[in-house]
Amino acid sequence: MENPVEPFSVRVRRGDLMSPDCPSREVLRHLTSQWGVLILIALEGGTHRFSELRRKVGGVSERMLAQTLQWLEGDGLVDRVAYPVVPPHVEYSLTPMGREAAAHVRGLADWIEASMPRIAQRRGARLAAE
Amino acid sequence: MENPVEPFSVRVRRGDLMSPDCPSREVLRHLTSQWGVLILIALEGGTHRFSELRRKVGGVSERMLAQTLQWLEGDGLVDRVAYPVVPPHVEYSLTPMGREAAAHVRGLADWIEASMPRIAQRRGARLAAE
DNA sequence: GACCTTGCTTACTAATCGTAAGTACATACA
DNA sequence: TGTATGTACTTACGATTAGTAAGCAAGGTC
Repeated sequence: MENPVEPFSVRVRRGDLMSPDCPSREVLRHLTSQWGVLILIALEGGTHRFSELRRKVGGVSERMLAQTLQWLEGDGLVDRVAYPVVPPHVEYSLTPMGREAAAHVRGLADWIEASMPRIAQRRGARLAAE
Repeated sequence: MENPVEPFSVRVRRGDLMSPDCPSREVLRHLTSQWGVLILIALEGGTHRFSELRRKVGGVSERMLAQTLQWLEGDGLVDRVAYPVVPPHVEYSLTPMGREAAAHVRGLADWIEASMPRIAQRRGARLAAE
């Protein structure tokens, strides 16, 4: 029986995360990046300004916040609206597509938070066994 | 009205991803790491040997595959069984907890793959607008 | 005896990340 | 008048991390 491998073009158009050259890899890196996940979750709570996000997402630097927001905006997940005033005022929110993505990452995040006791227990057991 | 902030101990026990010192942050980094996601998805298809995973997860190096598997094993998501033969034979599989986590990340991965046409279109539009 | 295999580990190098500082301009306060 | 503060970034630089390539043990194949 032959291996039913689809042509490269089909795999890439639909997105095939297992092949290293597929552009979906980049999107995956963006929205599963350390800060991408947390930013999407924060924005699920509604529109935020840059500094509000910085305060909400504990530990993120301005550099990484700006960069990650640019990634997510470039992927069409985040909407950026800048008001030309001084001091600057910029509002970030999720696009409809971003809301879909955020729901998935929040599902994962909720699972981690809820499962932390179990995971911590496992880790403790491993350390104690050494 | 006061801000109803829960005590640190409570947040940490249950896991609070928004606070930078919570151990859940580390678990998040492990299983949303570039290779963590793909390895969990690959292992959803059943037990795999090291080199099988290396072939299935396109582009992963031996170094990162080994390291990521150790992270996931340490978090109790992956089970490792080594047979003391030569050449070595090691089998990796998901623990029950790992299967739960894998279902979430696959949900996200499926969404990305299915949404790639939409995302690519957005990106094309942005590039064309410059 | 040279070479292949598996599942790693160990150097070394390239990319990425975090920290700190700089930017423009307005407002608050002394 | 002068200093300090706030916003939303960008830039330089040191530190961490990821990727590349090689090495290893010990057996089987040609």
